[in-house]
Amino acid sequence: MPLHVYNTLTRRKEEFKPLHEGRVGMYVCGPTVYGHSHIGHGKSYVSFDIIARYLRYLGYKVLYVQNITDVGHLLDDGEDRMIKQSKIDKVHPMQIAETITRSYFEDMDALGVVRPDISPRASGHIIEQIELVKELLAKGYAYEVNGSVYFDVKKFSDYGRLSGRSFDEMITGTRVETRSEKRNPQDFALWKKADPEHLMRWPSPWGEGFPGWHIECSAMSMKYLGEEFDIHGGGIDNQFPHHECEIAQSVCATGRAFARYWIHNNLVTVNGQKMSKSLGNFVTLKDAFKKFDPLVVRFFILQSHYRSTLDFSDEALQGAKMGLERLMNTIRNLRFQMTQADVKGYTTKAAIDLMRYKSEFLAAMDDDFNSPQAIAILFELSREVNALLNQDGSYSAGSLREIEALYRELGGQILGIITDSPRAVLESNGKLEADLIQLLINLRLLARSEKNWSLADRIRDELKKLGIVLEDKKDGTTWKRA
RNA sequence: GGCGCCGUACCCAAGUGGUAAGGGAGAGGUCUGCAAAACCUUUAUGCGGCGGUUCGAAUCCGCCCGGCGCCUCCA
Repeated sequence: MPLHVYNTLTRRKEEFKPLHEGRVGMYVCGPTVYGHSHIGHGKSYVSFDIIARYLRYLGYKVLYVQNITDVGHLLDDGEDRMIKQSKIDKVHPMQIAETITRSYFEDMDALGVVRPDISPRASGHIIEQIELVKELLAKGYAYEVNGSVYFDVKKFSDYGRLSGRSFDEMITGTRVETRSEKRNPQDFALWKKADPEHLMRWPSPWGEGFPGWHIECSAMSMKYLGEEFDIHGGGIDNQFPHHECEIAQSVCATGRAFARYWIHNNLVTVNGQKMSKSLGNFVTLKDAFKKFDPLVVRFFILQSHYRSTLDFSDEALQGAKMGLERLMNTIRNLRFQMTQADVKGYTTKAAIDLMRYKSEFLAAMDDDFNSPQAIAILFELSREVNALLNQDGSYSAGSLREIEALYRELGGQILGIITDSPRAVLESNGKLEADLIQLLINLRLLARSEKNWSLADRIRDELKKLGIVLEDKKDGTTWKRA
């Protein structure tokens, strides 16, 4: 079955066909860099990471662009988020942007998110944004008032298609504007005049000002991906108005279709309520990482579908931790047995139908990136592998290597939850450490052979205090970090 | 008020017409010096409720109850 993706534009799963054979252009709305990322950001960018990874796995050459919003994202009161934070911290807004951008990448790296190919900053693309606004003015889709430029929503009949609302519907819900300089309340700013005290400002044909929030995504996506490209992603909460506005601006400026597939990920909830910065019920990734390994967080996220909400709780995270542990145990044992089988020269083929697991896994991913389903397949495989490893020598080293390679391909390359190369687990903190632990294991083995249980247990207990857990197996003793 | 989504076991969570995946937690067993890990068995005659369509529905339709999202900044 070919890859199918759910397209918000059509509200259906559609077969994915890129604009240009073998290549995919993908744009995802990135963070506004005024505060540390929370679990919700984690879910969003892990979700799109999986999408990018999977497209690449399928052989597409993916160009993944994700913006960094460092200007123009206003609050209710009309204040720029960046500037507000800079006043709180008493530093220049660009310093906030720099600090938080670094923090963002730090967190994403920890989560195993492959970095976008291009991370354009809004403030670095003021010229492109001005050009786009000029184009919209020239074509009559926008109008200038008092040094600000607005998009005339009435000029674009498709406005509301993405979010499924009509012009009239939008009128009823729109709050009263403090500035009534707009022709219609639905009109949105392309360029805003800067008040005298406004810190982030640039010269423009309409005087000193700053770009509207939506225009950056249109300008930067089209700059790097072309006027029409394959995938535009973002949080479902940005469907309206942000993405609706992007479409309006872009389509009107170029006369072309802009993004073909719109992919929206769902939100993280806490006690059933949306987790967001403005509600203040958010858990930052940095805090979460203090309690749980970033990979556990990633695994937790991938255990639900990207279009479903995911309810966050310590209990749920703990469950995910145990689950991932189970998967890692299998792989650890598999890798250990690979070395043993080499030594013992086992030659029997393992009787596991790897192709079946692989095709079931890929079928799940082909169905709108169903990672929870794919993970379930991995667990089923693990059960069979564990059973196999419990049998003495009913496999060859080569067949174990095939199994291990499949884990790396599906769980590693695609899902990014299995990270170590075959031997790295045993040498993760340096060869010397591993050798010392092995030495203690050998001494303990000696004690055990003399039935000196108290000494054997003491070695194990002392190591456990240091965070090293020993497990006695038929073929020897393995260790892992607690 | 408008638009939309969701409600699956103690918890998390797949499943959009064919007779309930997976993980965690719990119970029993096997293995083991013990422990850990692993394996086996077990835990929803039922998928918010009530009707309807169908040979057949968690899945489609209607109504009701409960929760959430967007409509205003948010991934």
